[in-house]
Amino acid sequence: MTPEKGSAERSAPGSYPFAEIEERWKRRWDELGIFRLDLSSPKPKYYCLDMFPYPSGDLHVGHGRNYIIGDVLVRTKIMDGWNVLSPMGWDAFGLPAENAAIERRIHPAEWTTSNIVKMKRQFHAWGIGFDWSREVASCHPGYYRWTQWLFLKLFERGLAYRGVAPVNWCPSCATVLANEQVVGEGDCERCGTRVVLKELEQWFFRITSYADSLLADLDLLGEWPEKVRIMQRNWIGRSEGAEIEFETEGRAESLTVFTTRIDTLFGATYAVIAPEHPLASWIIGRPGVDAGLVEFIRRLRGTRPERGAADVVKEGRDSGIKVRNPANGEWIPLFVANYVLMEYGTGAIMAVPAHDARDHEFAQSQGLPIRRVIANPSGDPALPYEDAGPMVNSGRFDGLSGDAAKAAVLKELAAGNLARPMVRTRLRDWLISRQRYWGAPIPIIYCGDCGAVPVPESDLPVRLPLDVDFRPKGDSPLARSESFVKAVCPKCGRPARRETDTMDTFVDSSWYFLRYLTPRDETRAFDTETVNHWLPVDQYVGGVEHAILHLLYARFITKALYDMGLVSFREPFQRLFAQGMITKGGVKMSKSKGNVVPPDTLIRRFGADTMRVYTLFIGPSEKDAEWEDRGVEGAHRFLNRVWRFVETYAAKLPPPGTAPRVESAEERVLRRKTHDTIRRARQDAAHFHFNTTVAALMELVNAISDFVADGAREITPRNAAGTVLREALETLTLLLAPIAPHIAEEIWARLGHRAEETVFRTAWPKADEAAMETDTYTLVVQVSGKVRAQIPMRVGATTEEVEHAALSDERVQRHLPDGRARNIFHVKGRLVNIVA
RNA sequence: GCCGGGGUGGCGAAACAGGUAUCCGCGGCAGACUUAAAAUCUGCUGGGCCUCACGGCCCAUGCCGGUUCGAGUCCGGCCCCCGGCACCA
Repeated sequence: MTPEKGSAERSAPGSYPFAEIEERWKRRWDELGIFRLDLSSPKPKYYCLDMFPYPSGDLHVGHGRNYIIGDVLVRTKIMDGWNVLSPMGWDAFGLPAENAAIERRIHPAEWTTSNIVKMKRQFHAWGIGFDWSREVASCHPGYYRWTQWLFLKLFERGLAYRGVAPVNWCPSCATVLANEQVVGEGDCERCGTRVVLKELEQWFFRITSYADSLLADLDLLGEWPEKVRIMQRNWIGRSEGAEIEFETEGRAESLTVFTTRIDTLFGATYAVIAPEHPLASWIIGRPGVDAGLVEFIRRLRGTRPERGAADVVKEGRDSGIKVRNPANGEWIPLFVANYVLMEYGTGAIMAVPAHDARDHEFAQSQGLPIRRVIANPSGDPALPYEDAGPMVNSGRFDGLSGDAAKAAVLKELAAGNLARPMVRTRLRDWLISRQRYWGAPIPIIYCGDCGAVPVPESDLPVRLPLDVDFRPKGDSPLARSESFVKAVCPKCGRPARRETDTMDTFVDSSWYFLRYLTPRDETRAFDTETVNHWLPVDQYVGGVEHAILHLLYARFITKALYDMGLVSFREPFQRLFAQGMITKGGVKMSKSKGNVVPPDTLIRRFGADTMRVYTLFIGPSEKDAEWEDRGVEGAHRFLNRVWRFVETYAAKLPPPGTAPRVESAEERVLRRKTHDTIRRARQDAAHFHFNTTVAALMELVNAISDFVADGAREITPRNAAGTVLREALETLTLLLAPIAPHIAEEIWARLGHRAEETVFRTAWPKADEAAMETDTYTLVVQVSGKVRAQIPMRVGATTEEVEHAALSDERVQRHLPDGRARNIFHVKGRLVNIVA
């Protein structure tokens, strides 16, 4: 079969007229403003938030899942009587705009704007309902003005500070890279060149001072996926331990090491410092130092980016210096090695090869002594042994174990000021400087006399100049704009220079959810009172790829604002839903893999409703799912079927509002199915299990099909069958509405509801318990756990009746050797298990 | 290595809270309608076996074991796949 030219662009044969329907109802929603928030509504508030996207230009069906899930929720909540806020905006600053602009020779602003237009058109095509009157774009001066304000607020409280830090530098691209742009063993994501570290003075946000509350308040986030909370907990990486002083040969200053295992102190047979440690500099600066050692340390310092990987071979050299173990007075050698990181703890460790796998590996390769000081309670002599156990070979501490052992050693050393309890976190302060053009300028002016002076709030925004050569050359592009750099010191009025770095785009996205409430307010970033009413966000929906960075930063900023008294809540997002990704051919969809499914052709061929139904039906929303083009056709068939039933029977039904009347068994069965479907839909919605909702709706359609297929039954506006069928079709329509909103609107109208109404001003159905009641059920009879019979039973039958019925069944008797039961278990209303 | 998620028909998957495993859909097979095809509709569709048939039996939720009247579900021990973190002292 050879498809006609362009057949993929046409509607599938036999389709309902979705193109016309979808266009009409989208226009209607815009006219009615059903997604426009009414701040004065008395209904209870519901803030449903999709993570705002980076405007990359085109979305594929994998992105679509996120917004479809959010939209189903929004529409369900609207029908269920909530005052829903559903905003959308653009995380519009960032590197890709610069790169694309360089390639295409257009300005990043232009590229970004045209992408936003494209993506808005896509959202519209999918029928995603947003309150576009609240749209924000982080690259707009009306927005980044307040990002800069946020910086100033943090600066005022000492939460923004300037410090020296090593940053990733790609020599080939001649630019600084973000951590997440360094891949593998330290290569530039774009060109594959090995990055190097450069010491630069940078701006930081002091997120580490919130480490404890960021950690503790994870307990408040019971409605977040456990997985995300664990990832955050690990990222913060809090460990309790101690700092210990080791007297250093030839130096007044002692060496401070951090350990969580002070109970193994007697097993320290050497110590190690990172190559970047100040003591290493002192060592190589000494007269007569071994030239090989100097060369070694210098070489290691250049390999920092790839040293993080665990599979790097441990390398180290004896520094020639000895340090003194404060517990036993022993002088042990000090090594410089690549397996100790300057950024963690104090950059120095005591090495206990008997009880640490890394030290063990190193000690073995260097032939260093290994001394057991913790016994393994199981008696296993294998080393390294890293778990708890009683201390041995530790003099007066022998026999103590675990926390008691740690406390005892610490107490004794602390008395001599040789140790102190210490908590360390893996979390580092947030480096927000970027030597990039397309971002929010950091609102700081450098004055020769006054130093770093914040730009006064009244002078915000510090506008990003548009006429800048932003090609990466290694400096900050803004530094090339003389008119931008030239400034006057706000303090003393003398000539000064502007900061030319821009902020990390994660700063932009760490507060946008506050801006949606008053997006055009030119007097403040957000209104405290309004924000306090509307936040925390009731439901946040987004990809798990933001589990750490964005969500941690947003939590941090919220806590900082709380401490400033600007918001009354400690956590920004009450509930989080992280949807799974959609794969094609087993891998994540991406342009570079060439496996994206573009939604536009699908929509032209099958309509947006079909794409929505299939996207939801593909599997549980939180799990990854494989996209199958065939499955789309199945979803389309389902909607066609719904359409045909309404076409066929709409004119034969009683008018809307007619109460259902049951006169026959078949009518009772259909009513029961109708209400059971409502029950299931409500239950599924609570867990975002829309795949089973769609399955339930398909079952209802099958039940309707069975009901009308009975040739003997006529459907008329006057008979009971008509009333029950109307109820089933209306229920189907209302339950379908959040999922396939366009077709639902159309059939709702065709079922006789006024054309100017919208199904979204109609209440989502509630199940009628009475309609679900039955008077008989199928009793499952097991003999010794195996199903042997199904017997129809009257609801409410007594245990005696049930047992009697079961035992008198010949299929049961056949499996009872002596015809008698040794024991009987009865689960009322379900089954009996007869033990032979 | 550590942490998390998962493994059920040919495929996507379902199974509230330990109680009929495989809902729903895809694909396949057969039939109806049609000059024909498409579309649509109907029936069947986990594997093996017995039976002319009605029907019945056995096996099956990654593997091995356990708890239980009863296990996809709970417990112990393994194997494999996916994701995240990764020398964090």
